[in-house]
Formats: sequence, structure tokens, C-alpha cells
Amino acid sequence: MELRHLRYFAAVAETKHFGRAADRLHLAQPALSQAIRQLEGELGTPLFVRTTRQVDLTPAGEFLREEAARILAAIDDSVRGVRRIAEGRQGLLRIAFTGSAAHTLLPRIARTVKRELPGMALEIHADLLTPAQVAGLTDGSLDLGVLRPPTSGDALTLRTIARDPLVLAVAADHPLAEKAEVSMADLRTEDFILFVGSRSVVNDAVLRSCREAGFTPTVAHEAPGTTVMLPLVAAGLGVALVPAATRAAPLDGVVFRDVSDAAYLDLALAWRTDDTDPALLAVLEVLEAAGLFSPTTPDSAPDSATELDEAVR
Amino acid sequence: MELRHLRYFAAVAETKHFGRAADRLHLAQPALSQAIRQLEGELGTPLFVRTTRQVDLTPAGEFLREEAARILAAIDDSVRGVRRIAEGRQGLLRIAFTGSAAHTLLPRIARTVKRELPGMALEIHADLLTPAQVAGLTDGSLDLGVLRPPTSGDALTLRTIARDPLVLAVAADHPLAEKAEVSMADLRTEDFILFVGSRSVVNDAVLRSCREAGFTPTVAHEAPGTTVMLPLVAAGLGVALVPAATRAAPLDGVVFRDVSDAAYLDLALAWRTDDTDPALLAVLEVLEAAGLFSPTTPDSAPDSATELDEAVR
DNA sequence: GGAGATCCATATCTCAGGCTTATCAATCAT
DNA sequence: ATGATTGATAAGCCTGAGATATGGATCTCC
Repeated sequence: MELRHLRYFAAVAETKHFGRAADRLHLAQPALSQAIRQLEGELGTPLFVRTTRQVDLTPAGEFLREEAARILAAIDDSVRGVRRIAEGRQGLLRIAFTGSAAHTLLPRIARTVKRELPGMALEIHADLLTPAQVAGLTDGSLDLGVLRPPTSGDALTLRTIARDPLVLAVAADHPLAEKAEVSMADLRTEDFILFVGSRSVVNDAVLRSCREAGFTPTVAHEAPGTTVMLPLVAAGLGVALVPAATRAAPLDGVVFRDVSDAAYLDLALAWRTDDTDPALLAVLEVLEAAGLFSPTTPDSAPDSATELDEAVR
Repeated sequence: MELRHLRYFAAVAETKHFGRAADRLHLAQPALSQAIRQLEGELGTPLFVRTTRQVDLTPAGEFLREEAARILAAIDDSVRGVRRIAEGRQGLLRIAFTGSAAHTLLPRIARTVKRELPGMALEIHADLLTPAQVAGLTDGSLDLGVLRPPTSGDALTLRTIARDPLVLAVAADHPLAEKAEVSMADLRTEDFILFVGSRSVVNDAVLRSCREAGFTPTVAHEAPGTTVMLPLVAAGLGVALVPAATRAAPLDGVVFRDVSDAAYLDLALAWRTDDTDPALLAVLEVLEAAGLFSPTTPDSAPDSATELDEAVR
């Protein structure tokens, strides 16, 4: 059986007239008769009782009429669904955010996608550090990441979309909270809370800032993410240098202070260079149109291959 | 698009291998590649990403895989459904019973059909007098009738399945209730309750019995069916002659008495001679196998065309 | 009641297109 | 590097879907 048979059958069942059905199908009547006859042969039963004056459905034909209509409609729907997905108007995008970006960029991105691509489902992985995002992108379990360069590898394309300075997070009752702005030198004797993992991009920036200020920080604790780090700071267990975006997620007992000479941290979109998922392409297009790519230079220089490349493998 | 495309696509999507899929489809590999390419062209998007070493589904392909599986399964189901209906193993049979037959034959027939053809739905029209059944059968709103001959018309086939004598239904406190058996002569002075409609087959038999006993009955009331008639009898508004089968539906206050010289009434199955509905054919076969046809001669002589023929038109 | 109209089936022919075989190009394994 | 594997491409065959012409049955309308 072929769809042809069902389409022809449906036309005859509706018109109850071989001639008119053939017209509608842009087909000569004998061809239609022949096709119906084939279908009946394959099913082993007549579907119509024909006289020269009347065409009627047998019980089996009556049943098939409803089935055929459902099947043909299902096929139409499927085709439309495939086209929607192919155009990226519908689909699933798995997107990850670093802890700090979750509070600023996540809402903007989610809102933009929701507005421009209502059929797009977002699977959001929040608070995923850069190495985890690189791994997820590389193994295909993520489609798009909002992460902190540097990282590269020819497999991934990066697009810088924001630049944050590091700011000081400190307990509200800490002496440094009194100052409007601090310098790295002020932090020389403080206990630091870092992110877990020596490969953290934020850690790298923190250590670099300290080194440039001429000291090595004392590490009091390590936190797996911002959500753990800030409470530790509030508890007075140490200070932390965090991306300025973290200010969007305030916590009682923690205050943020600008640091005059701390390093900057970029925030970038990352995706597999060879990814052709229409959902990704459509989302990128929409984000670009929304101006989310503008903040800094569009072509983030794939500078020195850093430690993060190794995390990919 | 044709089912061919979906079938081929499903095979490739499952095996992720053009060669093996082609084998399974009993098809050369280039033909398969070509068909998939056609499908992709029609849908306007690739469904697979192929390298010479690997075949993977695109998101659109992933979507279509599920859809195709559902559609192909739906078609299989439809074909099976059509075949079941064609074999008469499933369907709908609209069957009518005269009032008296409803209590004896209806349960037997319904039970037999239910046991032998579990997929058969019965639409039961109870307490339908013969003319109404003939009309229903003729205009196609009924498939099978259990009615009281005589009736004929070449459009209907009759099969006598039971022969009932008329019995007297009389109020329990009526003098005639005292006798074990009465004769027609005993009824000469009684008020009679007849069925509505001069064309009722039961009425015909009642009137014939009276005529043969040499009197014309006094008609006190007319009832549209047994369910109305018996209460009238119980109320003492008159006596009635009813088919013996009515005894199966006793009513408080009504007693039945044999009548030595009353007419007999046949009970017959009736269906359109040219009816090819497999549901009907299957039910007839099942009923015959269950011995329901035996009680009297199988070929009920299509005797004198009676008034009932006219009711047909 | 006969002539014409209507309508589905049958017969025959044609040609598009689906399938085959043969071959190529790319990738992987050893 | 070489052979094996695999999907794409090329070219030819041949089935079978559809077109045309016609037949036969039924209905309509003078």
C-alpha cells in the first residue's frame, strides 16, 4: 500500500464519485478505478459498492475512511513539524550558564528566545563552570554555553558578549566593607574563598590579579559555585573576588566593593563550530538581532590555547 | 511523499546504516539513498548527517523518526481493522426483535454472538413490530430482524426459527383464569386488546382465529407493544391473545392459558437478500452453527405476498 | 419506449521513474 | 600504505502508473 492509495481512496470516499474524485486528483478516471481496485485487492475486501449510478462505502470502507483521514492528517502534521524544526522555529536548545551569568544574561536570553521563537524549548543548565560547559558542548550534551573565556579549541566558536571586572565580595561586618573601593593590595592578608577546581577561569583571574599585586592568596575554602561561595563569605570565612555580574544575586550579609586594579573577565557564548542544529542557528540569529552580541568585539581572538583546551579531551 | 519514503526512512533511522537498511528492505543501497534524498528534498531539510563511516539523525530526522513510527503503526492497525471488519469479526449489527421474541430469543442470540464474535457490537431495537422491522430493513437502518411472518418481498430473506401458538393472556381474577385450557369459543363475548395498527401480524392471527371460531372480536383497546398490553390485561380492561413466547415475560396479575384451537405464529429472522455486510454474514453463520435455525424448515416458503409487502414501499 | 447522458469498468499503450549494476570517493583499520 | 567499508554518483533497464479509447449498464426525458 502507498499513500497514493489512501489519498485516492479518501477522495472517492468523500465525493462518492469516481469521476469527480479523479478530477480533483488531476487524474483520469480509469487510473483512479485501477488504484482503488489495487487497494481493495491488497486489503482483501471491497471498500465500495459501485453501480453505474451510485458509489457507496462498505462497512470496511467506512472504517477505512476515518482511518485514512486520520493518517493523512497525521502525515500533514508531521511534515509541518519537520519543516518547523528545520527552520529552527521549534525544537530544544540545551543551554548552560556560569553561575554569575545566570542572574543577568539568563533572563534576557530566555525572554528574547521566548518572544522570537515561541516554539523553542530551552533546557537550562544553570551554574555550570566553564570546563563543564566545554565538556558538555564537545560531547554533544549541550548546544550553547554562556561561559568565561579563555578557552578555545577549533571545535568551539566563541563570541564575547560581556566584560565584567572582578569585584570584592565581603561580609557586611568586615572592615573592608567600610571602604567604597579597595585595591588588590588591601587583600594581601585576607583569607580567600576560591571556586573548586584549579582550572576555574575565575580562579585563574583571581590568582593572576593577586600575582600582579605581588602576593599569593591564602586559600581558606573552596566552593563549587556562587550559591555556596556567597554564604561562606557572609559567614565571614573569607573574602572572594567574583565577577561583577554576581551583584545581581545579592545575599544578606554580603556586600560588593569595586576593586580598582583587579582583572577583567569576559563572558562569551560558545557553541560547536560544526553544529548545524537549526534550533541553535535560529537562537543565535535571534540573539544577534536582539543586540546581545554587541557589548564587545564580535570576534573573540582565539588567543593562547589555555588549560581549558585540555579539559576538552 | 509516499509510504515507501517513510518505510525507507524508518529503516535507515533505525539501523543508522544505508547498506543494512537496504538489505532489510530487499533493495539495493543506491535506490535507498535516492529515496531518502527525495524525501529530504521534499521536506526541504536533511534528515541525516552522513559521513562514509556514520549516519546520524538531524533534529528534524529525530522528530520524523517518531512520527514515521506512529504513522506506520497506525497504517498497520488500520489494515488489520479493515480485515477484521471484512471478515465480520468486528463491526456493528443493528438487530430488531418483536416484543415477544425479546424475552426468549434476544438473550440467546446476544449470548451466542458475544461468545463467537467478541468484537461484534449489537445495536438492539427491542419491541419493534414486523412492519417497522420490514421498513427498517428495507431502508437500511436495520441489518437483521426477528419478526413474525408472513411477510416477503424479494428484497428480504426470511428464515423461520420458531413456531409459537397464540395463548390467552387474562387478568388473574378473571373467570377464564380458572380453566387450565380454553377454546376460542370461550372468548366470543370477551373484550379484546389488540396491538396498534391494523397491519400487525399478531392482530392478523388473532382476527383469523376469531373468524375461524365464527365471531368478530370486540376491540376494547389497542396497545403499541407487549409492554403496554400486559398491564392493560392485568387491569382487567380486556383479554389478549399473544404469542406463547410472551410467557417468558410474566407480569403480576396476568396469567397465561393455552388455547386449544388458536392459530400459530412463526418467528423468523429477516435480512436484506442483497446485504453483503460481513457483520451480518458472520452473525448469520454463527447463529446457524449454534442451531438457532433448526426449529422449523430452513426455507420458509415466500408464500403469498401479503399486506406487509405494501408497508415496504 | 427509445435516444441521449452519465458513469464505472475494461483494454491497450506510453513513458516516467524506481530499481539495478557498476563505479567512485572518502574514511577507517591494520 | 593498502585493503575494507560505506555512501554517493552514473547509466541503463523495465515495471507499472496513468492516459486514451471504448464498452456496458442505468437513469432521464421527450
